[in-house]
Amino acid sequence: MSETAARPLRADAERSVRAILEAAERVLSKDPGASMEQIAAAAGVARTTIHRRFAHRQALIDALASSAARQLVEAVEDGRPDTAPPLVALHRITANVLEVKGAWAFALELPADPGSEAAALHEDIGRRCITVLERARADKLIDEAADLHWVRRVYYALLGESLRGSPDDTGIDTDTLAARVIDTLLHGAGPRT
Amino acid sequence: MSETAARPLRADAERSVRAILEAAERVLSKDPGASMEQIAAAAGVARTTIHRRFAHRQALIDALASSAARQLVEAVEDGRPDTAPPLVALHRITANVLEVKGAWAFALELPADPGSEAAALHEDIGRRCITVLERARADKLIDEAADLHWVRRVYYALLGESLRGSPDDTGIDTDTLAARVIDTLLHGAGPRT
DNA sequence: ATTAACTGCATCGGATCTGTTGCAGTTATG
DNA sequence: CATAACTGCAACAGATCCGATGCAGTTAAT
Repeated sequence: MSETAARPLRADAERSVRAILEAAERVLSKDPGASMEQIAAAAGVARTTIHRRFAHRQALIDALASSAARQLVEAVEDGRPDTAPPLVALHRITANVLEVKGAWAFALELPADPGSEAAALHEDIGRRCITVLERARADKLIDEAADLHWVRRVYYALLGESLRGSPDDTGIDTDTLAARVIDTLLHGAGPRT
Repeated sequence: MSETAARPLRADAERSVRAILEAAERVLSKDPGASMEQIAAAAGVARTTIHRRFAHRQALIDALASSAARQLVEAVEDGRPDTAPPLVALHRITANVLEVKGAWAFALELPADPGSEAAALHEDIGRRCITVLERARADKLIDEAADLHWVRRVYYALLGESLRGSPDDTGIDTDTLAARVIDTLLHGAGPRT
């Protein structure tokens, strides 16, 4: 309820904003301290244009975080965390999130300060995540005594590690990666019985 | 064979260097873009003193990475990865590493460029890590078909997540954290049989 | 105790980045 | 087509940071 306001931009300008956000992600993920000039160049835009849409540098960062967080919410929603069978939901959500997080890694690892839109969205995602895990536990997929908050942290860590892309898994499709994440989450590295 | 050379510093100066490195870790972990002035202040030292020991800012960063990497090697060695029973070694190494990595998080997550001392040390650690995992697999602790490189990545991720310190586990001793990491690594979140 | 190392302070030049403004030219939109 | 929105370019002031240097005072070492 804070920045989706400002009456519609011209189709023209809207493209610029998207180009800027995408360029920011690309550039900042390689060098978090990159200058506005570098971002502008990557976006194919003059530096002043960025300042017209985003007052401060921080405003750009915030918008980037919000935009990415919204996409992540969508990725989770699409997996029907409340209705689909837990294992199905887990797989679908994982694959979706891997895709989004792969494209917006920098923006999503940004420390969202409390009160921001991004922070609220991430909290929402966190809750939905716990929901899925609870449903999975009810289906005996997860140990009854397990601490779901720890399980969630492990899940997040596995997601992060998955798209860290080692030389090995270049060009592996998202579904395969998702399957590995979930298998590891549920069974670890120990011998299968 | 590159920088441990320079004849011995005065006991005096050696303390300064240590103070600077510790301050750098502290300050940079909170703000990777912090100025030399901030680091100097945190070290209780004048900014020029830093420049006397470390020519460029990058030189300080490199020294920080090397110092931390050396401590990490020590932490691994201490766990007797080649001789102790795999499970014992794993636990001990994990506990040690958690301690070191907790104190030098920034320095250890630094992208070590190829050729640097830190890079060589990390490669060495990586090899030793694989060794322990192989020995664990020989003891049937790990599935025979498991990809040890993936297992190692998961292990690293779990270590990283462990010392991310959620509000829950403040003041939990290192051994408990280590136990949780290893348990999760070997069994995941699934039900125990 | 003498020497050499070390440090703090003040100051310098140079470089880089941010955020702003004015103007002229282009492009969408009704 | 006429207006208003949008953009690039150029130039600006202000701030910040880096790396270096000279000097005077303190501290460790032999």
